[in-house]
Amino acid sequence: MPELPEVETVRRGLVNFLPQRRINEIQVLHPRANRKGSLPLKSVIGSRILEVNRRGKFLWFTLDRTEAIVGHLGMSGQMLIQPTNAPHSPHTRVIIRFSGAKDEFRFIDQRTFGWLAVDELVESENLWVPKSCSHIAPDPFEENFNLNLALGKLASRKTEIKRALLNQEIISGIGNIYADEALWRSKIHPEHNIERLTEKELRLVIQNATKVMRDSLGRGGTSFDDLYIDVNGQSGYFAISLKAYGREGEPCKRCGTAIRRITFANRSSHFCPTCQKAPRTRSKPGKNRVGNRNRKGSSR
DNA sequence: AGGGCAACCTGGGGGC
DNA sequence: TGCCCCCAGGTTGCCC
Repeated sequence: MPELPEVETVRRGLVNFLPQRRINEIQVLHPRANRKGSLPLKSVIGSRILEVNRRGKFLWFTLDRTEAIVGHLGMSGQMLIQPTNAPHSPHTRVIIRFSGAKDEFRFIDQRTFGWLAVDELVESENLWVPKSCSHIAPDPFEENFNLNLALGKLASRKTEIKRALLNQEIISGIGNIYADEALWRSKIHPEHNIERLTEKELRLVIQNATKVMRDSLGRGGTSFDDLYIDVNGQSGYFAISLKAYGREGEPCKRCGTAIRRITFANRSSHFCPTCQKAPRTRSKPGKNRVGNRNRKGSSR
């Protein structure tokens, strides 16, 4: 369950079970589940889990040694705590068992974009994080998240606002749903160029992204089906509060205009064509490299 | 250096 | 019923 609120929901579930557990068995049932370039998962058998941490959409378990277990849910990953004798999903990829525990950790992932790894910790932005996620920026839920720093990074990018929101190296944690929701709340069209937006508007987008993710976290995240669930198998309820994402053709909750969906940056973007005015295209010819915006054969 | 795209997968749903 | 195409919440490598 991909975006920050969903990953944080998972983290909170894991915190209730994992800390202080000693790992005594690890089964890797699919080769892609132990990320390429990672140490073998089995190398941490015998260690004890200390904490469950998160930055953006990456989770990691610190251990009583210098490496950590890192995980990413990809598009369809789940982390469940279940009784060792409970029936298995056909998409179970990794099982971790603990000394003296009746429950076990299961990593389930239909589309296999998710993974677990064993990684060294390195220092990044005032935090010790595993190497495999040291390239991403802090997320807005972090205690020392610096809004002005994030704003500066965002403002310096020469690209459209939605692309930048999805870029985890600027602000981490925001994915396709909350990017659309943040832009709807801010009344800004996803294809707006950052250089044409004011600092005030950019600040508003970041604040709205933070707010919408916080609201969602309060309801256990957004889920549309049972692919996206917490460690106990429960679905979140934020989907009913979405204002733009997944609402193509439905009336905008502000003005009633039908929400539009466009394909952009290889994914769907949902917005209100009235509240979120399209940027004026190409006011300065030749300013951008070769026109790449004409060839999206989106119709039919 | 930074931006943008295709590739990595499986499965569900709609149209014909 | 079956086939085919489209769609899906993410990240990354590689090309430009």
